Amino acid sequence: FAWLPLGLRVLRKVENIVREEMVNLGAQEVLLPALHPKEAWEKTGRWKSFDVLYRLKSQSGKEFALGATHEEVITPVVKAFVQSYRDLPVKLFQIQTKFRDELRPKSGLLRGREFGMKDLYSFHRTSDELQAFLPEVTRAYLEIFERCGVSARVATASGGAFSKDHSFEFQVTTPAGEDRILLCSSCDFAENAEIAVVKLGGKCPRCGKKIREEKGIEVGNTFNLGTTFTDIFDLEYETEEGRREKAVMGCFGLGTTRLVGTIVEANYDERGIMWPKTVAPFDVHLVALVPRGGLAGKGAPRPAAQGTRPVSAQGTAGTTGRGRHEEVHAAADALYGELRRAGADVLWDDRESVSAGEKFADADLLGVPLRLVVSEKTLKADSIEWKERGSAEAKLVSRDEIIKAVEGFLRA
RNA sequence: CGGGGCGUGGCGCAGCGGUAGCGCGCACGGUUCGGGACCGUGAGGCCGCAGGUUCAAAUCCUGUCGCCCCGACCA
Repeated sequence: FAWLPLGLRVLRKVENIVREEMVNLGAQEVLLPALHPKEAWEKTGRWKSFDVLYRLKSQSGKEFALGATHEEVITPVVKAFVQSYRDLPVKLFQIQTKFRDELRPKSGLLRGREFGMKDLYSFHRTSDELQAFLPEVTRAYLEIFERCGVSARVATASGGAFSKDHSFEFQVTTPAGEDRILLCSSCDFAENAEIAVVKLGGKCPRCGKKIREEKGIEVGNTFNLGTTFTDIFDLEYETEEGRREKAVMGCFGLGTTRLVGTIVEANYDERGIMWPKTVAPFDVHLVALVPRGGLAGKGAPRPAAQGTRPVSAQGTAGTTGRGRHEEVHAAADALYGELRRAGADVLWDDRESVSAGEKFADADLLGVPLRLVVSEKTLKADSIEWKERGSAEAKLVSRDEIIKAVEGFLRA
Protein backbone atom coordinates (compact mmCIF):
# COMPACT_ATOMS: atom_id res chain seq x y z
CA PHE A 1 0.00 0.00 0.00
CA ALA A 2 1.26 3.42 -0.93
CA TRP A 3 0.35 6.28 1.36
CA LEU A 4 -1.05 9.13 -0.69
CA PRO A 5 -1.22 12.74 0.47
CA LEU A 6 -4.51 12.66 2.38
CA GLY A 7 -3.95 9.28 4.03
CA LEU A 8 -0.42 10.15 5.03
CA ARG A 9 -1.66 13.24 6.84
CA VAL A 10 -4.04 11.02 8.81
CA LEU A 11 -1.31 8.51 9.61
CA ARG A 12 0.97 11.28 10.86
CA LYS A 13 -1.76 12.62 13.12
CA VAL A 14 -2.43 9.18 14.54
CA GLU A 15 1.28 8.67 15.12
CA ASN A 16 1.52 11.97 16.93
CA ILE A 17 -1.36 11.11 19.24
CA VAL A 18 0.32 7.80 20.02
CA ARG A 19 3.63 9.58 20.56
CA GLU A 20 2.11 12.09 22.97
CA GLU A 21 0.48 9.42 25.07
CA MET A 22 3.67 7.37 25.19
CA VAL A 23 5.58 10.40 26.40
CA ASN A 24 2.86 11.01 29.00
CA LEU A 25 3.51 7.47 30.20
CA GLY A 26 7.11 8.36 30.80
CA ALA A 27 8.43 6.49 27.78
CA GLN A 28 11.11 7.83 25.46
CA GLU A 29 11.16 7.44 21.72
CA VAL A 30 13.89 5.54 19.92
CA LEU A 31 14.31 4.21 16.42
CA LEU A 32 15.74 0.72 16.12
CA PRO A 33 17.10 -0.94 13.01
CA ALA A 34 14.68 -2.69 10.68
CA LEU A 35 17.42 -4.97 9.37
CA HIS A 36 18.46 -7.47 12.03
CA PRO A 37 21.45 -9.82 12.11
CA LYS A 38 20.53 -13.47 12.10
CA GLU A 39 22.53 -14.07 15.27
CA ALA A 40 20.11 -12.18 17.51
CA TRP A 41 17.21 -14.27 16.29
CA GLU A 42 19.15 -17.50 16.59
CA LYS A 43 19.91 -16.67 20.16
CA THR A 44 16.21 -16.65 21.05
CA GLY A 45 15.44 -19.60 18.82
CA ARG A 46 13.04 -17.58 16.77
CA TRP A 47 15.10 -17.64 13.57
CA LYS A 48 13.55 -21.05 13.05
CA SER A 49 10.34 -20.88 15.03
CA PHE A 50 8.97 -17.46 14.10
CA ASP A 51 7.28 -18.50 10.90
CA VAL A 52 6.34 -15.04 9.63
CA LEU A 53 9.91 -13.76 9.86
CA TYR A 54 11.36 -12.52 6.59
CA ARG A 55 14.83 -13.97 6.23
CA LEU A 56 17.27 -12.70 3.66
CA LYS A 57 20.84 -12.99 2.54
CA SER A 58 23.33 -10.28 1.64
CA GLN A 59 25.68 -10.39 -1.37
CA SER A 60 28.41 -11.84 0.77
CA GLY A 61 26.13 -14.51 2.15
CA LYS A 62 25.48 -12.98 5.57
CA GLU A 63 21.95 -13.58 6.75
CA PHE A 64 19.48 -11.03 8.07
CA ALA A 65 15.90 -10.77 9.23
CA LEU A 66 13.53 -7.91 8.54
CA GLY A 67 12.20 -6.60 11.82
CA ALA A 68 8.92 -8.30 12.66
CA THR A 69 9.14 -7.28 16.31
CA HIS A 70 12.07 -5.94 18.29
CA GLU A 71 12.70 -7.87 21.49
CA GLU A 72 15.88 -9.28 19.97
CA VAL A 73 17.16 -5.78 19.29
CA ILE A 74 15.95 -3.73 22.21
CA THR A 75 17.07 -6.13 24.93
CA PRO A 76 20.80 -5.97 24.11
CA VAL A 77 20.53 -2.20 23.67
CA VAL A 78 19.03 -1.76 27.12
CA LYS A 79 21.51 -4.20 28.63
CA ALA A 80 24.30 -1.83 27.66
CA PHE A 81 22.85 0.87 29.90
CA VAL A 82 21.56 -1.03 32.91
CA GLN A 83 23.75 -2.11 35.81
CA SER A 84 21.94 -1.02 38.95
CA TYR A 85 18.38 -1.07 40.25
CA ARG A 86 18.75 2.70 40.04
CA ASP A 87 18.76 2.36 36.22
CA LEU A 88 15.28 0.81 36.19
CA PRO A 89 12.58 0.99 35.05
CA VAL A 90 13.34 1.80 31.43
CA LYS A 91 10.52 2.50 28.99
CA LEU A 92 11.33 2.88 25.32
CA PHE A 93 9.08 2.99 22.31
CA GLN A 94 9.41 3.39 18.59
CA ILE A 95 7.10 3.87 15.65
CA GLN A 96 8.41 1.84 12.77
CA THR A 97 7.53 -0.28 9.81
CA LYS A 98 7.29 -3.96 10.66
CA PHE A 99 7.59 -6.84 8.22
CA ARG A 100 5.78 -10.12 8.62
CA ASP A 101 5.44 -12.78 6.00
CA GLU A 102 1.72 -13.26 6.44
CA LEU A 103 0.28 -16.28 4.70
CA ARG A 104 -2.65 -14.27 3.53
CA PRO A 105 -2.73 -10.47 3.85
CA LYS A 106 -6.23 -9.08 3.63
CA SER A 107 -8.55 -6.15 4.12
CA GLY A 108 -6.10 -3.52 2.99
CA LEU A 109 -4.58 -1.76 5.93
CA LEU A 110 -5.98 -4.23 8.41
CA ARG A 111 -3.48 -6.94 7.61
CA GLY A 112 -0.47 -6.42 5.41
CA ARG A 113 3.02 -7.85 5.15
CA GLU A 114 4.42 -4.41 5.82
CA PHE A 115 2.73 -2.24 8.41
CA GLY A 116 3.34 0.58 10.84
CA MET A 117 3.51 -0.24 14.50
CA LYS A 118 4.28 1.49 17.73
CA ASP A 119 6.09 -0.88 20.02
CA LEU A 120 6.83 -0.04 23.62
CA TYR A 121 9.19 -2.14 25.72
CA SER A 122 9.47 -1.70 29.44
CA PHE A 123 12.10 -3.17 31.76
CA HIS A 124 11.40 -3.41 35.47
CA ARG A 125 13.05 -4.44 38.68
CA THR A 126 10.29 -6.79 39.70
CA SER A 127 7.21 -8.47 38.41
CA ASP A 128 5.13 -6.35 40.79
CA GLU A 129 6.55 -3.22 39.30
CA LEU A 130 5.58 -4.39 35.82
CA GLN A 131 2.13 -5.41 37.04
CA ALA A 132 1.65 -1.91 38.39
CA PHE A 133 2.68 -0.45 35.05
CA LEU A 134 0.14 -2.46 33.03
CA PRO A 135 -2.93 -0.44 34.05
CA GLU A 136 -1.07 2.76 33.18
CA VAL A 137 -0.48 1.45 29.69
CA THR A 138 -4.09 0.36 29.45
CA ARG A 139 -5.22 3.83 30.41
CA ALA A 140 -2.88 5.40 27.83
CA TYR A 141 -4.10 3.03 25.12
CA LEU A 142 -7.73 3.73 25.83
CA GLU A 143 -6.92 7.44 25.72
CA ILE A 144 -5.25 6.99 22.34
CA PHE A 145 -8.20 5.13 20.87
CA GLU A 146 -10.68 7.59 22.24
CA ARG A 147 -8.69 10.50 20.83
CA CYS A 148 -8.67 8.71 17.48
CA GLY A 149 -12.43 8.39 17.49
CA VAL A 150 -12.79 4.66 18.06
CA SER A 151 -13.86 2.87 21.17
CA ALA A 152 -11.83 -0.14 22.13
CA ARG A 153 -12.54 -2.89 24.60
CA VAL A 154 -9.91 -4.71 26.56
CA ALA A 155 -10.14 -8.42 25.92
CA THR A 156 -8.11 -11.17 27.49
CA ALA A 157 -6.36 -13.37 24.96
CA SER A 158 -3.67 -15.98 24.68
CA GLY A 159 -0.27 -14.95 25.94
CA GLY A 160 1.57 -16.28 22.93
CA ALA A 161 4.65 -18.46 22.87
CA PHE A 162 6.69 -16.38 25.28
CA SER A 163 4.32 -15.71 28.10
CA LYS A 164 2.61 -17.86 30.65
CA ASP A 165 0.05 -15.18 31.43
CA HIS A 166 -2.79 -14.15 29.26
CA SER A 167 -2.21 -11.06 27.20
CA PHE A 168 -4.62 -8.21 26.79
CA GLU A 169 -5.90 -7.12 23.45
CA PHE A 170 -7.51 -3.83 22.59
CA GLN A 171 -10.38 -4.69 20.32
CA VAL A 172 -12.53 -2.35 18.27
CA THR A 173 -15.74 -4.13 17.43
CA THR A 174 -16.81 -3.82 13.79
CA PRO A 175 -18.07 -6.29 11.19
CA ALA A 176 -14.76 -5.77 9.35
CA GLY A 177 -12.84 -7.40 12.18
CA GLU A 178 -11.23 -10.83 11.92
CA ASP A 179 -11.21 -11.77 15.59
CA ARG A 180 -14.21 -13.17 17.38
CA ILE A 181 -14.78 -11.49 20.69
CA LEU A 182 -17.11 -12.71 23.40
CA LEU A 183 -18.33 -9.80 25.40
CA CYS A 184 -20.80 -8.93 28.08
CA SER A 185 -23.73 -6.79 27.13
CA SER A 186 -23.67 -4.85 30.37
CA CYS A 187 -20.17 -4.70 31.85
CA ASP A 188 -16.78 -4.34 30.18
CA PHE A 189 -15.92 -8.04 30.29
CA ALA A 190 -14.47 -9.30 27.00
CA GLU A 191 -12.51 -12.33 25.87
CA ASN A 192 -11.00 -13.38 22.58
CA ALA A 193 -12.88 -16.46 21.38
CA GLU A 194 -9.51 -18.25 20.96
CA ILE A 195 -9.24 -18.68 24.74
CA ALA A 196 -12.76 -17.99 25.84
CA VAL A 197 -13.92 -19.72 28.98
CA VAL A 198 -17.38 -18.20 28.72
CA LYS A 199 -19.97 -19.36 26.24
CA LEU A 200 -21.98 -17.48 23.70
CA GLY A 201 -25.42 -16.94 25.20
CA GLY A 202 -24.04 -17.88 28.62
CA LYS A 203 -23.61 -15.70 31.66
CA CYS A 204 -20.86 -13.22 32.30
CA PRO A 205 -18.80 -14.33 35.34
CA ARG A 206 -18.65 -10.76 36.61
CA CYS A 207 -22.22 -9.59 36.48
CA GLY A 208 -24.30 -12.57 35.39
CA LYS A 209 -25.59 -10.87 32.28
CA LYS A 210 -25.71 -12.37 28.76
CA ILE A 211 -22.59 -12.96 26.70
CA ARG A 212 -22.71 -12.06 23.02
CA GLU A 213 -20.22 -12.31 20.21
CA GLU A 214 -18.92 -9.63 17.87
CA LYS A 215 -16.16 -9.30 15.31
CA GLY A 216 -13.23 -7.21 16.44
CA ILE A 217 -10.08 -5.63 15.08
CA GLU A 218 -7.10 -5.95 17.39
CA VAL A 219 -5.52 -2.52 17.45
CA GLY A 220 -3.20 -3.03 20.37
CA ASN A 221 -1.96 -5.52 22.90
CA THR A 222 0.03 -5.88 26.06
CA PHE A 223 2.27 -8.80 26.94
CA ASN A 224 4.00 -9.67 30.16
CA LEU A 225 7.21 -11.23 28.89
CA GLY A 226 8.60 -11.94 32.33
CA THR A 227 12.32 -12.69 32.15
CA THR A 228 12.16 -14.71 28.94
CA PHE A 229 14.27 -12.28 26.95
CA THR A 230 16.31 -10.83 29.78
CA ASP A 231 17.39 -14.37 30.65
CA ILE A 232 18.48 -15.04 27.11
CA PHE A 233 20.37 -11.79 26.73
CA ASP A 234 21.53 -11.76 30.33
CA LEU A 235 20.04 -8.38 31.20
CA GLU A 236 20.93 -8.27 34.88
CA TYR A 237 20.99 -5.52 37.43
CA GLU A 238 22.24 -5.28 40.99
CA THR A 239 19.56 -4.87 43.64
CA GLU A 240 19.68 -2.60 46.65
CA GLU A 241 20.80 -5.60 48.68
CA GLY A 242 23.63 -6.40 46.31
CA ARG A 243 21.99 -9.39 44.59
CA ARG A 244 22.02 -9.83 40.83
CA GLU A 245 18.62 -10.23 39.23
CA LYS A 246 17.11 -10.33 35.79
CA ALA A 247 14.97 -7.41 34.70
CA VAL A 248 11.29 -8.12 34.06
CA MET A 249 10.07 -7.15 30.65
CA GLY A 250 6.78 -5.94 29.18
CA CYS A 251 5.94 -5.46 25.54
CA PHE A 252 3.13 -3.31 24.20
CA GLY A 253 2.15 -3.13 20.56
CA LEU A 254 -0.17 -0.79 18.74
CA GLY A 255 -0.69 -0.99 14.99
CA THR A 256 -0.60 2.57 13.66
CA THR A 257 -1.48 1.80 10.05
CA ARG A 258 -4.06 -0.72 11.17
CA LEU A 259 -5.53 1.95 13.43
CA VAL A 260 -6.01 4.24 10.44
CA GLY A 261 -7.96 1.49 8.68
CA THR A 262 -9.93 0.83 11.84
CA ILE A 263 -10.85 4.49 12.22
CA VAL A 264 -12.40 4.38 8.75
CA GLU A 265 -14.25 1.14 9.49
CA ALA A 266 -15.72 2.81 12.54
CA ASN A 267 -16.54 6.15 10.91
CA TYR A 268 -18.22 6.10 7.54
CA ASP A 269 -21.61 6.35 5.90
CA GLU A 270 -22.96 5.77 2.41
CA ARG A 271 -21.28 8.92 1.11
CA GLY A 272 -17.81 8.23 2.35
CA ILE A 273 -15.49 8.67 5.28
CA MET A 274 -16.32 10.79 8.32
CA TRP A 275 -12.96 11.52 9.90
CA PRO A 276 -12.91 12.37 13.58
CA LYS A 277 -11.60 15.93 13.97
CA THR A 278 -8.51 14.73 15.78
CA VAL A 279 -7.14 12.73 12.87
CA ALA A 280 -8.79 14.29 9.82
CA PRO A 281 -6.37 15.05 7.00
CA PHE A 282 -7.60 18.65 7.05
CA ASP A 283 -9.72 20.67 9.45
CA VAL A 284 -11.68 22.54 6.84
CA HIS A 285 -12.76 21.68 3.31
CA LEU A 286 -13.18 25.00 1.58
CA VAL A 287 -15.31 24.87 -1.53
CA ALA A 288 -15.28 27.85 -3.85
CA LEU A 289 -18.20 27.65 -6.24
CA VAL A 290 -16.61 29.48 -9.09
CA PRO A 291 -18.68 28.78 -12.20
CA ARG A 292 -16.95 27.13 -15.11
CA GLY A 293 -14.82 29.08 -17.43
CA GLY A 294 -13.87 31.18 -14.44
CA LEU A 295 -10.53 32.68 -13.82
CA ALA A 296 -7.43 31.79 -15.63
CA GLY A 297 -8.83 31.22 -19.07
CA LYS A 298 -9.80 27.99 -20.72
CA GLY A 299 -7.46 25.11 -20.96
CA ALA A 300 -5.15 26.19 -18.16
CA PRO A 301 -3.90 22.99 -16.58
CA ARG A 302 -5.08 22.78 -12.97
CA PRO A 303 -4.20 19.85 -10.80
CA ALA A 304 -6.79 18.95 -8.18
CA ALA A 305 -6.28 21.12 -5.15
CA GLN A 306 -5.08 18.63 -2.64
CA GLY A 307 -2.13 20.41 -1.17
CA THR A 308 -2.20 23.02 1.51
CA ARG A 309 -1.48 25.65 -1.09
CA PRO A 310 -4.13 26.49 -3.62
CA VAL A 311 -2.82 26.19 -7.12
CA SER A 312 -4.51 29.34 -8.21
CA ALA A 313 -2.77 31.38 -5.57
CA GLN A 314 0.52 30.73 -7.26
CA GLY A 315 0.34 33.37 -9.88
CA THR A 316 -2.34 33.43 -12.48
CA ALA A 317 -5.32 34.29 -10.31
CA GLY A 318 -7.05 37.47 -11.16
CA THR A 319 -5.33 38.14 -14.40
CA THR A 320 -8.40 37.89 -16.55
CA GLY A 321 -11.00 39.19 -14.13
CA ARG A 322 -14.50 38.02 -14.75
CA GLY A 323 -16.74 40.01 -12.50
CA ARG A 324 -18.63 37.93 -10.01
CA HIS A 325 -16.53 34.86 -10.62
CA GLU A 326 -13.50 36.85 -9.74
CA GLU A 327 -15.20 38.09 -6.62
CA VAL A 328 -16.00 34.59 -5.37
CA HIS A 329 -12.49 33.43 -5.95
CA ALA A 330 -11.00 36.45 -4.21
CA ALA A 331 -13.34 35.98 -1.26
CA ALA A 332 -12.35 32.33 -0.93
CA ASP A 333 -8.71 33.29 -1.24
CA ALA A 334 -9.06 35.81 1.58
CA LEU A 335 -10.91 33.30 3.76
CA TYR A 336 -8.28 30.68 3.05
CA GLY A 337 -5.56 33.02 4.29
CA GLU A 338 -7.46 33.93 7.44
CA LEU A 339 -8.18 30.29 8.24
CA ARG A 340 -4.54 29.39 7.79
CA ARG A 341 -3.47 32.25 10.05
CA ALA A 342 -5.97 30.99 12.63
CA GLY A 343 -4.13 27.68 12.58
CA ALA A 344 -6.58 25.64 10.55
CA ASP A 345 -5.42 23.12 7.95
CA VAL A 346 -7.48 23.89 4.90
CA LEU A 347 -8.13 21.84 1.81
CA TRP A 348 -9.25 24.34 -0.79
CA ASP A 349 -11.16 22.85 -3.68
CA ASP A 350 -10.65 25.60 -6.22
CA ARG A 351 -11.08 23.35 -9.24
CA GLU A 352 -12.74 24.92 -12.19
CA SER A 353 -14.91 23.08 -14.66
CA VAL A 354 -16.20 20.90 -11.86
CA SER A 355 -19.83 21.15 -10.92
CA ALA A 356 -21.01 22.06 -7.46
CA GLY A 357 -22.55 18.65 -7.02
CA GLU A 358 -19.33 16.92 -7.83
CA LYS A 359 -17.39 19.07 -5.39
CA PHE A 360 -19.90 18.33 -2.65
CA ALA A 361 -19.78 14.63 -3.40
CA ASP A 362 -16.00 14.69 -3.26
CA ALA A 363 -16.09 16.60 0.02
CA ASP A 364 -18.39 13.97 1.52
CA LEU A 365 -16.18 11.20 0.20
CA LEU A 366 -12.98 12.65 1.65
CA GLY A 367 -14.73 13.25 4.94
CA VAL A 368 -13.10 16.42 6.26
CA PRO A 369 -15.15 17.39 9.36
CA LEU A 370 -16.13 20.91 8.35
CA ARG A 371 -17.12 22.12 4.89
CA LEU A 372 -17.21 25.83 4.16
CA VAL A 373 -18.69 27.11 0.92
CA VAL A 374 -18.04 30.46 -0.69
CA SER A 375 -20.28 31.35 -3.61
CA GLU A 376 -22.19 34.23 -5.14
CA LYS A 377 -25.05 33.39 -2.80
CA THR A 378 -22.97 33.52 0.33
CA LEU A 379 -21.31 36.73 -0.83
CA LYS A 380 -24.68 38.40 -1.19
CA ALA A 381 -25.54 37.36 2.37
CA ASP A 382 -22.11 38.50 3.56
CA SER A 383 -21.66 35.08 5.10
CA ILE A 384 -20.13 31.65 4.64
CA GLU A 385 -21.99 28.37 4.35
CA TRP A 386 -21.17 25.98 7.17
CA LYS A 387 -21.77 22.26 7.02
CA GLU A 388 -20.40 19.58 9.27
CA ARG A 389 -19.73 16.19 7.70
CA GLY A 390 -21.82 14.37 10.24
CA SER A 391 -24.89 16.56 9.93
CA ALA A 392 -27.46 16.80 7.19
CA GLU A 393 -28.09 20.54 7.07
CA ALA A 394 -25.96 23.50 6.23
CA LYS A 395 -26.27 26.93 7.82
CA LEU A 396 -24.94 30.39 7.11
CA VAL A 397 -22.41 31.98 9.42
CA SER A 398 -21.73 35.66 9.05
CA ARG A 399 -18.41 36.62 7.53
CA ASP A 400 -17.41 38.54 10.68
CA GLU A 401 -17.85 35.55 12.93
CA ILE A 402 -16.61 32.75 10.75
CA ILE A 403 -13.03 32.61 12.01
CA LYS A 404 -14.11 32.61 15.63
CA ALA A 405 -16.67 29.93 14.85
CA VAL A 406 -14.08 27.73 13.16
CA GLU A 407 -11.67 28.17 16.05
CA GLY A 408 -14.42 27.15 18.44
CA PHE A 409 -15.31 24.15 16.30
CA LEU A 410 -11.72 22.93 16.20
CA ARG A 411 -11.29 23.35 19.93
CA ALA A 412 -14.48 21.47 20.77
C1' C B 1 -0.29 -25.60 1.00
C1' G B 2 -5.90 -27.21 0.34
C1' G B 3 -10.78 -25.33 -1.82
C1' G B 4 -13.29 -21.74 -5.14
C1' G B 5 -13.26 -17.69 -8.74
C1' C B 6 -11.29 -14.15 -12.26
C1' G B 7 -7.75 -12.17 -16.18
C1' U B 8 -11.31 -8.22 -22.68
C1' G B 9 -9.66 0.14 -23.86
C1' G B 10 -7.46 4.11 -17.84
C1' C B 11 -11.52 1.87 -14.29
C1' G B 12 -15.95 -1.41 -13.94
C1' C B 13 -18.00 -5.01 -17.06
C1' A B 14 -20.79 -7.70 -21.36
C1' G B 15 -19.71 -10.98 -25.34
C1' C B 16 -18.37 -17.42 -24.93
C1' G B 17 -16.91 -20.21 -32.60
C1' G B 18 -17.84 -15.71 -37.84
C1' U B 19 -12.89 -11.17 -36.86
C1' A B 20 -14.81 -6.64 -30.25
C1' G B 21 -18.91 -3.77 -27.46
C1' C B 22 -21.34 -1.02 -23.12
C1' G B 23 -21.02 2.35 -18.77
C1' C B 24 -17.75 5.64 -16.44
C1' G B 25 -13.37 8.34 -17.41
C1' C B 26 -10.40 11.05 -21.20
C1' A B 27 -9.99 14.91 -25.67
C1' C B 28 -12.51 18.74 -28.69
C1' G B 29 -17.04 21.99 -29.73
C1' G B 30 -21.57 23.83 -27.74
C1' U B 31 -25.45 24.34 -23.94
C1' U B 32 -25.81 24.13 -18.50
C1' C B 33 -23.97 26.11 -13.69
C1' G B 34 -25.51 24.81 -5.31
C1' G B 35 -25.78 17.96 -4.74
C1' G B 36 -21.88 13.47 -9.07
C1' A B 37 -25.61 17.97 -15.95
C1' C B 38 -26.67 17.43 -21.32
C1' C B 39 -25.94 17.16 -26.81
C1' G B 40 -22.51 16.25 -30.69
C1' U B 41 -17.68 14.60 -32.39
C1' G B 42 -13.34 11.77 -31.28
C1' A B 43 -9.00 9.08 -29.26
C1' G B 44 -7.99 4.58 -26.98
C1' G B 45 -7.83 -2.75 -27.09
C1' C B 46 -1.81 -8.31 -30.63
C1' C B 47 -9.35 -10.10 -25.44
C1' G B 48 -2.76 -12.22 -19.47
C1' C B 49 1.02 -15.39 -22.08
C1' A B 50 2.41 -19.96 -25.02
C1' G B 51 0.95 -23.99 -27.73
C1' G B 52 -3.12 -26.85 -30.05
C1' U B 53 -8.18 -27.87 -32.56
C1' U B 54 -10.86 -25.37 -36.72
C1' C B 55 -12.03 -22.71 -43.17
C1' A B 56 -12.40 -19.32 -38.92
C1' A B 57 -10.63 -18.65 -31.75
C1' A B 58 -11.74 -13.31 -26.98
C1' U B 59 -14.96 -17.64 -27.44
C1' C B 60 -13.12 -24.79 -27.58
C1' C B 61 -8.62 -27.87 -25.55
C1' U B 62 -3.73 -28.09 -22.96
C1' G B 63 -0.03 -25.71 -20.41
C1' U B 64 1.71 -21.43 -17.94
C1' C B 65 1.81 -16.70 -15.32
C1' G B 66 -0.82 -13.19 -12.38
C1' C B 67 -4.72 -11.54 -9.17
C1' C B 68 -9.01 -12.12 -5.75
C1' C B 69 -11.94 -14.88 -2.07
C1' C B 70 -12.36 -19.01 1.84
C1' G B 71 -9.11 -22.09 5.32
C1' A B 72 -4.53 -23.11 8.28
C1' C B 73 -1.24 -18.74 10.58
C1' C B 74 -1.08 -13.85 12.60
C1' A B 75 -0.37 -6.95 15.25
